[in-house]
Order: sequence, then C-alpha cells, then structure tokens
Amino acid sequence: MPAGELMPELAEIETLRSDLAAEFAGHVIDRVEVSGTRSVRRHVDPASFTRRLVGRQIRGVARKGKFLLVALDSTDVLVAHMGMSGQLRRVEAGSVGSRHTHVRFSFCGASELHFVDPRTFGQMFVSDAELPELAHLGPDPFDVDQAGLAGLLSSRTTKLKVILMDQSTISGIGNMYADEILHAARLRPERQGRDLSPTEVASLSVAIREVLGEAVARRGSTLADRQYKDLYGAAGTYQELHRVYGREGKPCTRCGGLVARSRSNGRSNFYCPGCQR
DNA sequence: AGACAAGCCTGTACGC
DNA sequence: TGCGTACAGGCTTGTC
Repeated sequence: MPAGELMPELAEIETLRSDLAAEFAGHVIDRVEVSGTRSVRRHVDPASFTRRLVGRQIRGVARKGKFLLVALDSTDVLVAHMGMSGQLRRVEAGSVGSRHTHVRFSFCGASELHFVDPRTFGQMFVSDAELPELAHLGPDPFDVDQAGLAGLLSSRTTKLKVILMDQSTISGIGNMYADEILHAARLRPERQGRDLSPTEVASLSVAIREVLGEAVARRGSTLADRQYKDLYGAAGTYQELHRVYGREGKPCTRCGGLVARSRSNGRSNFYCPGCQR
C-alpha cells in the first residue's frame, strides 16, 4: 500500500479529548515553552500565547470538529488543531522532546504535555470564549439527524465526498472517514448532494453514525505510516475495520469486487464500484 | 531526485 | 450582480 497519509480526524481527536480531560483537568499550567513559533502562528506576538496560559487551571476539554478546546479558569480557551501530523503526548517531567516537539506544557506535577508536529500544519492558539476563529465550522456529525442531513444535501450540486469533508457544512470528517462512510452507505463519492433519494439520505445518516461511532470506540485509526498515536503513544485499531481506504485493488469485504481509486479535488477516493452507487 | 500524501486557507475563474 | 462551485497554489516533510 502506498504510504497513505492521514490527519487526525474526528475519532482521533475525540480520543485525545477524553484522555486529555482525564489526565489534565484540574492541573495548573506552570510553564509553557514554545520552540516552534510556526505552531503558534496565529499569535503575532508568540509571547502572548505563553502569557495567557501560565498560571491557568485546566477546567475541561471539549472538541469542535477537528479542533480541541481546552477550557481555562479565565475567559480564554486554548485551541489546538493537529493538522496532518500533530500529536499531543503525555511525557514524564523533564523528558527531552523529540526533534519535532514545538510546544511543551509543564504542570505542578510529574507529567508534561508535548505538542509534536513534524509537518507543522497543526497549530495551537489562545482565544477568547467566543472563538471567532471557529465560527465557520458546521455542526458535529453526531448532532445532525436525518432531516438535518437532508437539508445540508438538498440543492447542492457538489460531490458527496466534498460535502462530507467540507468543515463548514459538517465538521470533523476527513478523507479517510469520508471514504469509509460512503462505502457503508453504498454511495459513490462523486454523487451530487441533491440527487440522493430519501432512502439514500437515510443510509448516509446511519453510516455516518456507525462508522464514526465505531472509530471512536476503537480509539481511531493508525495506518502504516504511524502518523497518529494517542496521548500515551499507543495506536488505534479502527484501521482493522477499514473497508476501502488504502485498499485499492483488494477485494471489497461486502461484494468481493475490487476496490478502486479515483481522484478529485486533489484527493484520493477509495470506493467499491461493485456495491457503491 | 522528485513525486506524493494530507487539511485548510486563499485566490481566481466559471456558469447560471 | 452575486453566489455556488471548481480548481490550483502554498504551506511542510518523511517516504517511496
């Protein structure tokens, strides 16, 4: 299989969210060390990032789409996006970071939190609770029911795959889970939103919940490139259930047809021509 | 050595 | 006109 690259999507971020909350809620940020200013590029003055965090207590961790929102005991929120290759890791205090550790958080305790990101597409920033930077994001897939989904698809001539990945329509789905969802729904990626029958919309609605729900339960997907690891450095296991993503030329687990790969909008689409209409 | 994978933002062009 | 849509480029680096 070609080295499929994958950015952490909803399932991986949700796994991080729950582990971060369990490990760090209640902790007071003692020190913040930024060694890669690109990772905090939204801050014209990188020192303002540190200044707004030191001394703050972590109240909880939420998720909006693929963004992590760390609530603080101030009016600020620490926002983190993993980009393609970002990882958050819990490490022992005093640990030497890896080459690509760009931000380190120290607490009054034995563990630190490191933001590691080789490709630096990810970022962290501090914003106020209104979060204007995230205002464009659409609803979470789990918050969209069948009628809501029908509304999002109606009148749109855009390809289904693109709609699913459009963060302003629904937030949290990336290339990999979009392909798995469309296979589960038996729909081809290039179908237009407005052309779906009510039955097909229902299938898609169910598929979104099933695929993402199971992916969260399995703590996300870790592919051969091992780009995604959880807070403790462990892999997810949803890749064992992948039906199409990264499986070009292999038999479809449902119909036996060969999984095909097409390309649109600069993205790979894996799908089964045999059972996806 | 160079193509490629990814998400997201921006800019541009098009058709209705 | 303006909007929805499509496409391309920039950002980045490890892998093939």
